[in-house]
Amino acid sequence: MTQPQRVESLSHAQRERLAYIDFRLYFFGEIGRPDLIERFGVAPAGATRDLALYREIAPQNITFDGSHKIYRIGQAFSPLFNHAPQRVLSALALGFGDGVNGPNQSLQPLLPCESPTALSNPRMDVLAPVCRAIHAKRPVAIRYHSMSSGESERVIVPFALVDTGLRWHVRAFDRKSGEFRDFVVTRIEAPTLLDEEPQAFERPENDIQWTRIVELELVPHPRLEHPEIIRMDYGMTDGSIRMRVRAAVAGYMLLRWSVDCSPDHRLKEEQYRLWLSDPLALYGVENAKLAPGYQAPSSPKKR
Amino acid sequence: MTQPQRVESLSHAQRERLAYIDFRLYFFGEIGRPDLIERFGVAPAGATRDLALYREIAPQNITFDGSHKIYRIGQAFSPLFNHAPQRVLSALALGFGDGVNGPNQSLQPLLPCESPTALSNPRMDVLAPVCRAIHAKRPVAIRYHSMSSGESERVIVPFALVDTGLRWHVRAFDRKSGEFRDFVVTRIEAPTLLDEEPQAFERPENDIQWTRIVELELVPHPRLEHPEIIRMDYGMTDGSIRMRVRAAVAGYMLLRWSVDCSPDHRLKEEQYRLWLSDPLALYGVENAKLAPGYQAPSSPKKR
DNA sequence: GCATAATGTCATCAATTTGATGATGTGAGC
DNA sequence: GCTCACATCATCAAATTGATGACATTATGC
Repeated sequence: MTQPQRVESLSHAQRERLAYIDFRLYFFGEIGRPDLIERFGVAPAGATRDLALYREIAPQNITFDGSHKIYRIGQAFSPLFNHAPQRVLSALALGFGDGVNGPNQSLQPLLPCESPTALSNPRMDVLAPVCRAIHAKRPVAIRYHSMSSGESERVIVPFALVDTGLRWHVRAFDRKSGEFRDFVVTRIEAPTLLDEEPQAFERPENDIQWTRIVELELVPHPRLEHPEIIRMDYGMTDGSIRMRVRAAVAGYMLLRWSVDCSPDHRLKEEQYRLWLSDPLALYGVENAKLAPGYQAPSSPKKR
Repeated sequence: MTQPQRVESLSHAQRERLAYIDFRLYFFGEIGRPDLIERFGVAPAGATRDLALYREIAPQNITFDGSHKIYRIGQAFSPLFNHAPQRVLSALALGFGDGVNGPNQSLQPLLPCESPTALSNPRMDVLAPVCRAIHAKRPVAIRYHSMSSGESERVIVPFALVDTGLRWHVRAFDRKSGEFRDFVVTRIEAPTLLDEEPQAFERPENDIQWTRIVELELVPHPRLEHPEIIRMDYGMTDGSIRMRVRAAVAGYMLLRWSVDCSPDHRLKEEQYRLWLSDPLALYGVENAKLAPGYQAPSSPKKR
């Protein structure tokens, strides 16, 4: 039986433990019985069994260092599991464990790791009802604090979450203004689900900024002397990357990734390493006002 | 026996399944047997047992909707588990499951959710050896592509990862320049661990930009009409938030969070909603050149 | 209005997994 | 060189989980 087949035939819990062994060997180079015991709450004998099973499946991946009483990565290591980059980075920065955050399941980084500690976190008792409204496709009554109009009560019909990189928004139809808008989750209070069916025109398919997908071509910033390094950073094979994003979030993304969106690639600050090669792609994108260096064309004829 | 005690006494696997039920009720408002079967690979009868156990422990949290054959959140729901915001947001955006990303464990958002899809992901076969070097506190030989000096071979002694928000760096002592520096992970090739002990002066405690902690006081941007909304966003109780960050990463954080660091709060763009009330706190912080609006004082006496 | 199909609950028993224990082996420190 | 600490491994007991069939409930078609 080949290795992947063997792994497939194991129980879910067993696979998770083997994946953890695989992960620790790959990224830390070592794993001990206590690590398994702490992570999964198994007994010592169980940890021994798991390690023996891993060694049986992938003997070249693991060796036992008797003098330090620890298992180490083998010379010919090849990961048994597919470790998704996003998950790996999240685990390294935030620690392991979905769901159960008991006293043993710490929210600590696995390695010395500095990451932008979220300055602003939504309250779970606000986020949860909003998520339920999205899932159930129902309207929700909220109190909202708007920068322009202050505090107000309104009913919105939310359908998606948006992570702008700076904060979390909810995309929704707003019955007060009759438009689709973004609402900042931290500015919502007292959400109450309504038990009614939304109108047809309140549904996401009518949100033209949401359904419109813009294709943005990003290239290394022309001022840079070594464009090949930028190509390497972003894995560009043909000298550019194409982002396909919703018009409603394009500005957030361009700001988040520090993309110079000026037509004459005028921004000189160090963080602008990418340039939007065709700023006209943002024509009609309301959200583009956030894009660094973006200037709304003064007339549709402008070129 | 009180509820938390009951939960404590359960097995790890059982707690994880109950936490998932808790999560789905809280954030989706409903859970069905198929959801548990898909997530944990248990048999239908097992899912029934778990739901029955959850209902027994927290009857007010869950009701069965027979006509739709689904469990729904109870009127007096109160979460049994502590759902950490960072984890919740990550789960909503990236999906569930540590480690095992089999065919059933999709990397898909749990709700319609737009988040900044990482434009640049480190290669795992580069990141992994670097992590092993950090964990083992050993030097690593790399080929590096630098913006200033092009391609070179060098030996570095890494000790931490840094997520700048834009990309991932490694903080390390660089034997080539004899200084502590940041290395962009995507610009590293062919890392090879060396089996030698680093010198004393190569250790993190000698990296003064790393060990120095700067305290930054952020306040709502003075140009804004409704500072109370910003206070609400960031949970400010006394009108400001204090960030304590390493000098080596201060610039990344201030850029990432769009903090206006000009002494005269001159930046007008919409994204600048916070102002660094004492830009002098950045004195001597090399990394501060990335901070929006920051001007290095021309002399130590400048005020 | 009633039969039928589909789906879920629940009790039961079998199969599997896991925990506990003691014998044994190995390396570090005195 | 002895002892201690800690790991492996075999073994058996305990707990968990999977499979099955009887029964309940609801939507659907006739």
